[in-house]
Amino acid sequence: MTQPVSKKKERSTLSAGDWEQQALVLIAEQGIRAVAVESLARRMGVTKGSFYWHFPNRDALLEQSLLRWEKHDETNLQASLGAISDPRERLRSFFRRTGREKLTHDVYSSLCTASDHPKVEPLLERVAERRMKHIEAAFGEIGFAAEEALHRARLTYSTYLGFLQLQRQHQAPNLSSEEFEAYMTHVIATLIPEK
Amino acid sequence: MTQPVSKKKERSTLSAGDWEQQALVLIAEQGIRAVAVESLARRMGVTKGSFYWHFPNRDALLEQSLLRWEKHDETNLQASLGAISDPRERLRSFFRRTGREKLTHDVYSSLCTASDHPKVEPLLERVAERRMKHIEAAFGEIGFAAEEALHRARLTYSTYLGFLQLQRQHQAPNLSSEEFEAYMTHVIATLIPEK
DNA sequence: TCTTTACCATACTCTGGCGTATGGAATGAG
DNA sequence: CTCATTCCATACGCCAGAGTATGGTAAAGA
Repeated sequence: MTQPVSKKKERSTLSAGDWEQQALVLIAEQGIRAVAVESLARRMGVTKGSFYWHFPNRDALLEQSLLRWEKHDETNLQASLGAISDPRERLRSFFRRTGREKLTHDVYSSLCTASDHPKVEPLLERVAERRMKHIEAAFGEIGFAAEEALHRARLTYSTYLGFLQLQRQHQAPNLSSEEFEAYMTHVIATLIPEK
Repeated sequence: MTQPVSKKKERSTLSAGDWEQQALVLIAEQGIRAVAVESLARRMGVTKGSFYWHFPNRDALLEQSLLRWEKHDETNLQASLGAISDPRERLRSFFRRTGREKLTHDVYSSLCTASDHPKVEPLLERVAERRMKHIEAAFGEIGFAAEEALHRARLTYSTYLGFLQLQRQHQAPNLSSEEFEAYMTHVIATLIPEK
């Protein structure tokens, strides 16, 4: 009952990955600035001594955490959007995806708040680029010309980013509310032309 | 030639307003976190001693600076949008306005990056609320039903916020470029229905 | 001229957060 | 059993940036 129940948690020893994971949780909850070595250590139930055994410094932790998140987001994008053949449905799926994958989503929202950070800015660029490419491709498949598809992809992604911002300001309807569904329906109808 | 040439600048004495103004410039350039007492003092050509004569602490400066900016933005909105009678033209003007009033605009973009700050968050709420009301009213005048107008206003403003985010990531076309004009035309055509 | 008031300089203190140094405790290899 | 490796605790040093204490100067009244 008090022995190894879950995979490898319980009371064994910490790995670098554990630190990275908890750092991401902290980023999602309070932003990247909240990732302080000592407070994070308290959160893990240990002290700084442990941290500096796994990482040379705070920056290394951030780097690894962000890299971990980026990989996760990439495979995530492939899995949830790459499979859908109908481009219209793929775009709708992109919007709906906002609700699920809460941690990944919250981390991204927090990172947008730190677009000046030297480690974060290039990451945001890569991620946005990747996502927009997908959207642009979908609009291309629908039948829009190259430039039109580019513009429409940027507009679509801007809408998403803006929604995140409003969410941070508590001015966007809750993801699980009826108002959110109504708004989503409107957005999709406006940005994704029928037939 | 070395005497009081401009209104009251030159080499006289500093006022609280001067500090607030410079703080806003710093916010626009490097974000609110860059507003440190000593660095700001260096920028003004004086030392901390001066600052703490005008303000009780750093927070007071931020409060006054943000208040000053909010007032400026409010009158700005009234002046540039309140006068235009045609709702469609008013909306187009809102988008175009992005380019002008550089300082006000940059400050807002920087503040969006600090939506977690206790002083900034309510400010952002008020400003976004005010602006969206204008947009919503315009869509109402065009003829949309109440809920539709609300959704469309939120979508419109989200697009604006998202564009700011992309700008911060250097992924939005420059305001003075041809690509920007083309994109703007596309956005307006998509969000503001003709007739 | 003498003093007050407004404005600023200098030199501190104090706190938070990073990084270091070093000394255990546990665990597996031999 | 011994000992090396792994993981962590404790106790420091250090620096940036906020806030304080106090003294100086210039200009404006009295």
